[in-house]
Amino acid sequence: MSDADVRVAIVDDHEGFRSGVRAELEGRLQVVGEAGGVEQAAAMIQALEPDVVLLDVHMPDGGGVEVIRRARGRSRFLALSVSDAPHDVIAVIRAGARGYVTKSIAAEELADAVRRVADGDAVFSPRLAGFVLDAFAAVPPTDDAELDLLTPREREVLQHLARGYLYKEIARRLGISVKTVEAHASAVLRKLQLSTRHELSAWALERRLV
Amino acid sequence: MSDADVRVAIVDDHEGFRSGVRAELEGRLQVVGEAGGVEQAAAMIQALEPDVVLLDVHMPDGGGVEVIRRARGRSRFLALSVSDAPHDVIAVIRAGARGYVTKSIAAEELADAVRRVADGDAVFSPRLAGFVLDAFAAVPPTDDAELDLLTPREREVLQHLARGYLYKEIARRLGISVKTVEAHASAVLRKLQLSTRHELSAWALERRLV
DNA sequence: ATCGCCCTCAGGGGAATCCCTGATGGCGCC
DNA sequence: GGCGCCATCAGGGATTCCCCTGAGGGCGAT
Repeated sequence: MSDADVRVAIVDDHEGFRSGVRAELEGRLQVVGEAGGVEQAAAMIQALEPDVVLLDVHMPDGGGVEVIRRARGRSRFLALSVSDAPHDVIAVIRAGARGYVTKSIAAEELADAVRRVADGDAVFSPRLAGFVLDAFAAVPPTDDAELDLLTPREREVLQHLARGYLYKEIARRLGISVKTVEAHASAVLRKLQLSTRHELSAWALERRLV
Repeated sequence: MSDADVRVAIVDDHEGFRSGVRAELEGRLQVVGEAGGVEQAAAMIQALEPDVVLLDVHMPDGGGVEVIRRARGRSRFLALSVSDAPHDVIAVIRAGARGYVTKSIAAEELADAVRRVADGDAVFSPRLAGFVLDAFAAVPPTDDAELDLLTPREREVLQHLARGYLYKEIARRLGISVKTVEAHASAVLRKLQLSTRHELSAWALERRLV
């Protein structure tokens, strides 16, 4: 995508700020639209389908997250905020933004960030990227404490149980009788202190065992 | 943390590569250790507690993910790999790495990346960061297409079903009879074109409805 | 006010699940 | 050789799950 072709829209509840950003980007990129609230933003994005939407995180009627949630189009989103609080960053990224820059950014850097987002890259300050990773990799270390109680065969049955197979099917897949599957399943439930295979499913899914 | 104080260790199964990286970093940073396999790496990290561990993603006996999993210390990890395949990047980040760079990186850039990771920042090429975001924000657009078919009450029952509660318990929690729960459950399965509540659990989990 | 949708509940039945007792054979360990 | 653990299987019973038909009341829309 050549630079001049990048079509960008600006969403912020402050008219003045929008003008400022527009002035900074004009000449560098093609500013095709503005919006001052969630409703207008959704409509504008729907209609114009800009390549990139510059999005304020904090707005009276819901903020950037709400805008992203509503506008399911082909536009990409770049959050632009005064805040660099982890919570804000995570929330807007979770919603689907492809980058996050603070409003103190220089004009040329901002234009460059927009181009990169338009290109499919993600744009982050290293510090902010760290926040995202903290949230992303926050998978509990899978305390094997309980899982170690299980015998190899029981773990195997556990896998199948968690995937939702019938006892009958598990028996066929493992080449054993249904009664044996029952025995293993019973042992698994007992050792993990669960009552039903449904709880087991939830348990296993939580632990990413499937 | 001043530059010269950053203590870094190198883990790679190729002796020659380790030497090369060590040579590149010597003078810029303090290389305190090396390891050629998962076992040695775990022991080395435990003993030396380097600030940053440069980690090869692909190794015969498990790879970088295994190293990170075992070494629960205060060291930070920076993945260093020839591969920039999304799967590899995601896996090692999930495990807890704070950055990912390809082996083609220049010496000074590598040293800089290490320093930044030591500082708590995350280091990524924009392209790789995009992969991480794709996986992270992979909140499937929650295509309400099917979910909209459900009535409010049915959605409520769906929540409980996905969590593995017995019909009896759902009935108690919602203050209705088991028969009514059955009716709702049946409607949910029919509308979502699923057969069992196990499939439903998987379906709901995929959509982050729990 | 009739129609449609939602929520509620019942009876009944076939299949699956869960638990219990009890049994056999293999394998490692002292 | 015993002893323990594991994997295998059986019978039987209680419960749960899923589906079917049927039905009443509430509530909004045409």
